[in-house]
Amino acid sequence: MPKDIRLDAWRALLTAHSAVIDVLASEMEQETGLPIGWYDVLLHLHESDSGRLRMHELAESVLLSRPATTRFIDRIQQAGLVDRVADPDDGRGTFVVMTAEGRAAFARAAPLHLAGIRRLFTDRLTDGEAEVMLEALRRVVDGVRGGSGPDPR
Amino acid sequence: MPKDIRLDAWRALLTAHSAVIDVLASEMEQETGLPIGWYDVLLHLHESDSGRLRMHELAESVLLSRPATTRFIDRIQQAGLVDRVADPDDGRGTFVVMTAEGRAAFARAAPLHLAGIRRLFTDRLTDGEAEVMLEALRRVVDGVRGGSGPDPR
DNA sequence: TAAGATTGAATATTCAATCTTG
DNA sequence: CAAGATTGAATATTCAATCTTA
Repeated sequence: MPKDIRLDAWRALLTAHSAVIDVLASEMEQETGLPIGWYDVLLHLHESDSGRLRMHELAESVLLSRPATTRFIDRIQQAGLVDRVADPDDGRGTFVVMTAEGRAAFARAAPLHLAGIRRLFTDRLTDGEAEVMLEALRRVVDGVRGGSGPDPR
Repeated sequence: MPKDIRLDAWRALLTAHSAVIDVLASEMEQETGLPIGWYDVLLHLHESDSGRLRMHELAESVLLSRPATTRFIDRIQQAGLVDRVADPDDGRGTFVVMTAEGRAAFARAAPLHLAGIRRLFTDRLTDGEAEVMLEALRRVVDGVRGGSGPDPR
């Protein structure tokens, strides 16, 4: 019986995360020409209810500072995949939205990306394992955000 | 029964990873003044059998390109935490080793870091959950490495 | 005054090229 | 010529300061 199997689980999470992400990123770049970060922006826009996100929301989603996000979006806009739209209700705010070209690029890339996740990750798990992982990891996230969530079991 | 619980597990892994890492990084910086990347270098050196690592091994561990690693180590060396040592057996190679000051910094930081992992992650898991996660994630990593994925970097 | 977004200056990272040794 | 490490030039990211609007 290993001494600290829970710490081993943490390290396995780190290893699996970087191993899978690395491959997904290079496949995305290789097969669609889209940097994974650009895809990530399109994905978040796609999943937002209104199809648009504020600059600072996007910054949080893509894990960049606000200035970096401003310039990141500059480049993606230059490439024609997104546009900036002023918020009519708040003169300070700027929305980012996908262009038709952006939606097309996303539609091309998404199936590839999902296939990668399936091949590298989900196909290796049983439903039971996934259920256990999901519940445990949700507890972890709730704990981090809430400061101190429920203890296990 | 959710339709794609295994995909949900993947997304939970992404979320948990970034949530926990974020807090660990800012706690490390806050409480020890050590950037998390520096700690990571010291950790890998600490865990290596011979107490030393080649430049390119370190590059792989810390997920940076080789040139970036060269400059990264420049800064940590400047700060006095590591040294460069020529490989006696291969004139092209350079080893990185911890200085006494580096070992002291690591000794101060490690307990804090481990406490953070425990509080944010391992304390939220049961041993049973950890065991399931560990086994499943190892299978994922083995699949990525052994599978048909291209080599990263 | 504060919040949202941007800009300027300093620092870091990357790709390509170079230097040295095997 | 190939492998390990480093350097130069271009690009990206950060922190602090600025500008605009609430």
